[in-house]
Amino acid sequence: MIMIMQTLISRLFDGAFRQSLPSGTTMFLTGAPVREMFLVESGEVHLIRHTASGDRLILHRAGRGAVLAEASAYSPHYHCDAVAAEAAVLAALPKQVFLDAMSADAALSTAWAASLARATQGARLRAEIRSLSRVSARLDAWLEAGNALPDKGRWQDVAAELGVTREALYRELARRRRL
Amino acid sequence: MIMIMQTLISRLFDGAFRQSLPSGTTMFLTGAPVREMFLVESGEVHLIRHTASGDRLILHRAGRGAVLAEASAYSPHYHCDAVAAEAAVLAALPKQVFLDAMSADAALSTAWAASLARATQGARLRAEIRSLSRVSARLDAWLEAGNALPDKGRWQDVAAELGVTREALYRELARRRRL
DNA sequence: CGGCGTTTTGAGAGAGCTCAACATCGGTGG
DNA sequence: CCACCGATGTTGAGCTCTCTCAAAACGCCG
Repeated sequence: MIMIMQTLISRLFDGAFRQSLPSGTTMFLTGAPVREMFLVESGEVHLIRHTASGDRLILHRAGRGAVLAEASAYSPHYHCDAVAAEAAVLAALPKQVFLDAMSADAALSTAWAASLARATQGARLRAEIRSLSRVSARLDAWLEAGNALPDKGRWQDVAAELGVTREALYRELARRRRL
Repeated sequence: MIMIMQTLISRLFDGAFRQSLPSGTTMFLTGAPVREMFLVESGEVHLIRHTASGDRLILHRAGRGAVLAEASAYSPHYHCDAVAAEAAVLAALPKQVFLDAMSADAALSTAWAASLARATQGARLRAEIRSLSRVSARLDAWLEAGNALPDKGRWQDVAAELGVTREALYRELARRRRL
């Protein structure tokens, strides 16, 4: 069911113009006018906001199949920057074409809303997980949410997901290994 | 623009059955079948998930105008509990009626998607803010995002929003007052 | 006046962060 | 084959900040 709906949205971009982004490339910047909607076909794009104190907030790590900056469809300009975290290929559709397609096709619109609803759900859960103060509790909550520890080599990604340093996660994992 | 769109969704619930919830009442529990969609007309309802280690994750503090558990529209059963944090009035619409209305009315569907997109954006930002380790940085990021410190008497709400203890926030505010 | 919730401040403990050193592993090139 | 390199994993030590528990000052309202 989920697969079918996600496919619906991807299909909307089938005839779209494609663009290759070398790693590190900036796709758009905060304040820029929104002209197109982008689908990540491969690679990873980060949506970033910078704070005055110099912190970098990575609002979204958009991977294959994700639509970039969903809210931009309903805003005249971007509220964050988009940078390719690794080489990526994006499909671009004029914003109005995207919106018209949503209006014209109820099934597509439903799929879009469903993916947005799930994204919201996931982001809310992540926010709560990160408000837990102990690494142990964060890991527990994350695992309970249906996530699984990946193979060695990708543990740092988990640390980033949990909002802790890799050392803290490594120590927690070592602690659990001992039991 | 935003007001108009939010009103569209509220209006969908105009003829809906209304339900008063005394504070503390449970509206639904995890795993229960989704039969209706709920709009919060007044009061506040918390969406809660419990972890095995006993932590309570408050996924959403839904206030006036919010649709409860948006993703439930696309799921057969709930993934969290809903409890009235204070006395609330909810409008309930059969799930299928809700979905059919979305499919039939493109403007409504657009408003729904827009509100979901904004919710996602907000939740992602909150998640990032909570991954900052110092209270000072969290407060800065929160203020920069367009939020303002409320009047005395509601500072604890801000502490909850930032995911820190009230004491930590009070101290940070005192620190800033001194400068 | 007497509660009750919020704000304020103190002191100590605990946990994560930071910096640092070192081990491991896979790939590259001599 | 082996040396080298970069990224990941591991562990130690000290610092800093938040959390926790406590106590007290306010402020509002019945």
